[in-house]
Amino acid sequence: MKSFTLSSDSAPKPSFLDGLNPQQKEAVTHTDGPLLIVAGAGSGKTRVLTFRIAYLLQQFKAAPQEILALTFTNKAAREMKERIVKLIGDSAHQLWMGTFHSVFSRILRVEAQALGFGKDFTIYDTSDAETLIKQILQELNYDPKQIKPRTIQYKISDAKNQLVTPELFSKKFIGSTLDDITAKVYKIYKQRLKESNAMDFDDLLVLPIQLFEEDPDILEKYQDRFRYVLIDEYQDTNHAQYKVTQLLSQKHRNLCVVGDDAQSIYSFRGADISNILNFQNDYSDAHQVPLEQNYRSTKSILKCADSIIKKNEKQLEKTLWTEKDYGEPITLLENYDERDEANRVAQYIQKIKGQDGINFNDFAVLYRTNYQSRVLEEAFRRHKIDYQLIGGLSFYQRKEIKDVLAYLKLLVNPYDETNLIRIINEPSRGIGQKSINDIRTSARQDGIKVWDLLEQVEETTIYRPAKQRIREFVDMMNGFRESLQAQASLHQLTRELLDKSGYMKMLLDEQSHESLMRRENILEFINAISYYEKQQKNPSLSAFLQEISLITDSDKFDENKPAVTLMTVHGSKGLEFPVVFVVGLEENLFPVGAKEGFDVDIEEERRLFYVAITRAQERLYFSHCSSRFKYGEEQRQMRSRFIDEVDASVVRTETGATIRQRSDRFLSTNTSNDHTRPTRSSTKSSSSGTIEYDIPSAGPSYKSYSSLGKIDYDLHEGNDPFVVGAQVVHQKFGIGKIMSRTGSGSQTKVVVFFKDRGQKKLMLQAAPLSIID
DNA sequence: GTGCTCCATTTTTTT
DNA sequence: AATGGAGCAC
Repeated sequence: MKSFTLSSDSAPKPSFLDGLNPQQKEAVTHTDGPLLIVAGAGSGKTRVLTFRIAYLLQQFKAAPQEILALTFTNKAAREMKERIVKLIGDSAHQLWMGTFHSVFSRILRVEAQALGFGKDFTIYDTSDAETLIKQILQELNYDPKQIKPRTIQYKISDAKNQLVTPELFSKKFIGSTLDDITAKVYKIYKQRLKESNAMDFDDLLVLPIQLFEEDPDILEKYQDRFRYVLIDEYQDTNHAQYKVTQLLSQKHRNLCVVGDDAQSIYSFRGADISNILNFQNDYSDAHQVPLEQNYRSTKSILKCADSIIKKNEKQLEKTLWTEKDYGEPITLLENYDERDEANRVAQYIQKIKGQDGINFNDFAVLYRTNYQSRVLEEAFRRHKIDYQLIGGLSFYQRKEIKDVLAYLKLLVNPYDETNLIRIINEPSRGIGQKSINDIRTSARQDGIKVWDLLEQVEETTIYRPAKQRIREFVDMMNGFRESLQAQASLHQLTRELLDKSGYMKMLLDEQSHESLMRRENILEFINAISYYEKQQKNPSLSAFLQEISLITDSDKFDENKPAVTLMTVHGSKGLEFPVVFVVGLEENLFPVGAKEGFDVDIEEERRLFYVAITRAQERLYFSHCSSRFKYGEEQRQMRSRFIDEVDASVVRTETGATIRQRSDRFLSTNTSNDHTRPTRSSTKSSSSGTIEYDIPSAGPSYKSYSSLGKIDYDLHEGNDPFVVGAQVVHQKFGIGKIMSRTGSGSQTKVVVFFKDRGQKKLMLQAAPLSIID
């Protein structure tokens, strides 16, 4: 229906567009046809999107429910919607806004039947999917040590995002054993998901495409429903996302994409930068609007960002500029280790907070990997700094929550085998691994679902004592399923379920700090259900479960909470803070080091660094350590090459000195140095009682502790050829490359990446290694 | 079938 | 440092 109203009091005034610069105005008012907005960092992109949608509504181009806006997080969608509500009125609540995954899961709920799924399908997160793949590999008798489920999972996910079906996969990729295995697993995996009435994250994108291609009527229905399609963060869409939006918009051709190729940082999950680079090839009549004025950062910060991104080869032409002043220079913090680093950051936060009169929520600390947050948290607690941690192990991934969820998912969908197996013996009720395996094999042989076999367990040859337990379990679940259908209160039902299943008792009996935490988490989860029930007009367990499957970490970021934000650089996309610390700027951390099956895409790492820099409004700090605990062991760290790449004119050390950079860092033997040696802030020694750098080394010139990160080179000068980067051959493992080196003298260990065997850690003294020239 | 201890492996990044 | 799996004793 096209009828909708604008509430007169909040309708846009004539001055609606006045606050926009000419480029922004153009992006807002160019309503029809394909449009590419190349929005540099901090160029007011969200504002443009918001106004653009408001403008479409105001100009009666479309009703709210005819506009589809795909954002990167649910939070972004929510906020944008609220802003539009303020401009246009309550009708804006009808807009279709959300992440790709949440919007299409909503559509799939309606159309599931056409695809042979039930409406109450379960969404498998990455760990559910991994469990299933592990299970399949086991059934196929592969050793999980040799064939890592994770590897297969990545390959399948890649295939899905490229819209490669199992059939196509087995035709296309033959020869390599890994591909052969993937082909087999992929085929079974897909069947299993369907039998379990479950979809993984990729399916939420791929299945709509399948649906639209198989059924032109359904496609047309959605083409007509979504007369205007907008996509934010277009540089991070993958092929499936590209395809599905292309299908949706090809009738009305009102596709507006916004993005910045310089900020493309998700290629590891299939994001394809060429989507944005080729937009104008795909749509020859596409209009392009660049947003180049930056409203966020000082000139120093912008200059720094620009100098970094210029090191990359391919990018769309654009130059960001700002009217702001240079502001403060960027400060480089040089630390001994990560504890030192965390303390220094904490001290700076307190100092700046007092000096500038700003709040904790004006600060963010950004890092490359989640595990770096731990030391920061400790330091912040010591310094009485409130913080909010975004990311890492999220609430919904905790074991106890996943368990409760498994029970609930099983109520909604009895065929969800992965979750059934997860909790059939949790708490233990005498149904052990043997019985479970028997049940699965037997069900597979009879060609029936596991749940259906359990329903008639008496007729099977399952281990006798287990039968009784299974019967009780099945009856219990069926009982709850009935109350669910009878519209029982959800949170109450959950409580009873946890009670009757013995799950709560199990935690109560445990009497540990751990189990107390788990119980608290579960109570918090029940509160979340209550809240959902209250707030929803017609709440359903199934909808609730689907919704929380798609909650993202950044959705819980609260900019008004008076706390310092700790998050990964990935998580910080789209956000801004007056003061930003980028920590852990070290080789093999940021940029990350190579791993088996994964080459480092250095350009992407550089874009990631670019994203980190451009989060900052006023002050920016870079930080690195010369030593860091990794794998529970102290490791030497080399300063990140990125510090050598930035425009040095805007960076100062803590003492205000200009920073020294090496342009020929990988050749240099120069040991001159104008740094002072960082001091240890604590002398906690390892259990062996040794501190590496204090031990006289066998190699020459070790003690000439020169500029940070140079140690590795000095160490390996002279007659020791086993330097980082050297090609080596091992008697058993074959050809490899030295990735890192720790310890000294007879304790020297090297991590070698072998072409055929992956990464191994070896004692240099003992390993049969020799150098290849 | 359960539960404990020892060990190996992990640490990109996320919907 | 922390988790999960394998192997072993009960």
